[in-house]
Amino acid sequence: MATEARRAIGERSTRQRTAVAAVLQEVDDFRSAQDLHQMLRRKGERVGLATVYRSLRAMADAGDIDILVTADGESLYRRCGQGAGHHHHLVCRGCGLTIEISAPAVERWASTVAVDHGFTDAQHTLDIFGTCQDCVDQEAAQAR
Amino acid sequence: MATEARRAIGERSTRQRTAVAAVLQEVDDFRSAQDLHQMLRRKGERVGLATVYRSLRAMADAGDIDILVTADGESLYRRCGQGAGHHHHLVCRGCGLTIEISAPAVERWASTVAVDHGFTDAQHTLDIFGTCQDCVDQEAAQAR
DNA sequence: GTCTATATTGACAATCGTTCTCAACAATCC
DNA sequence: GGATTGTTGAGAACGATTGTCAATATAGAC
Ligand SMILES: [Zn+2]
Ligand SMILES: [Zn+2]
Ligand SMILES: [Zn+2]
Ligand SMILES: [Zn+2]
Repeated sequence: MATEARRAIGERSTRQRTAVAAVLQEVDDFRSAQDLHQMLRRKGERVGLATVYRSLRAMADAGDIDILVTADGESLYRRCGQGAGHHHHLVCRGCGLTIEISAPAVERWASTVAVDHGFTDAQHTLDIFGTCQDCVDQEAAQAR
Repeated sequence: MATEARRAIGERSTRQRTAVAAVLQEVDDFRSAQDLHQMLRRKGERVGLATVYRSLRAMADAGDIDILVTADGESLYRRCGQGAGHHHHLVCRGCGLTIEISAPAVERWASTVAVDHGFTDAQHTLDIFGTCQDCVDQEAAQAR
């Protein structure tokens, strides 16, 4: 009988996973898997695209990175403040500038809404999108 | 000279668009475009898949239906309470039961967060996922 | 260090939702 | 009816993501 627990992905430390984690450290906004794969190639790191996807999924499952699904269904990844726990994002549509947001009041509200309607195991997604000051300034400069 | 404004998609009333709108009336939860296409076929309505996608997009652009993007990137569509304006959703992961939520306090909070960080044209996505009472009961019955 | 078991990798195929193409068609207006 | 032009549909194309599986690298035991 297999009493041994099934081991999760991401057990071994490899050059590829280290590289994916490293490239995530270099940026501060949400990036697609293909973006990150390109960045790795430019750095000379040879990592297969499938491995980038696998590493990202493992890191996301482990709670080390956040995933944001765009309106057209693409997944973007970001290394968020470690140990920050649950939080949300304010994201610039122009340049991708991302600000982490905590809102205990909203967390309580979401939990209450679920309970009031008899729902259990409630989770939620909440993201704010807008145009940051820098991008507004740039647009104004171009229009001149 | 073309002084006439470019007309948006959805100008003409066709059998196909009427059919797509009708099938959306028959369900109360979020459905994928392919789901709706299947429903139409079963009803004997002959509508091309591309037309289903086009109709849904037109209706969404017009604000007549809501789109919910799942974690794996699929778009789901739902006819929400007409004239209800901006709102959010509480969705059962099991059966898809959907409840529309209004939360003016959260709207104000989101707007404030954006303004405080210098963001303009702020929008947001907010959805709550859980397991409804019925689905909990069903699970309990099956485990017996 | 060597050996072994097995987790991991990568090139490529495959999948799947969605959009594009464009000739045939049909709604609207005269 | 006829002209105009938005709309349709079958299939190809697309793009992100996942599956395949033989070759490889890692961690641990010896
Ligand atoms: Zn910006
Ligand atoms: Zn939250
Ligand atoms: Zn349910
Ligand atoms: Zn809102």
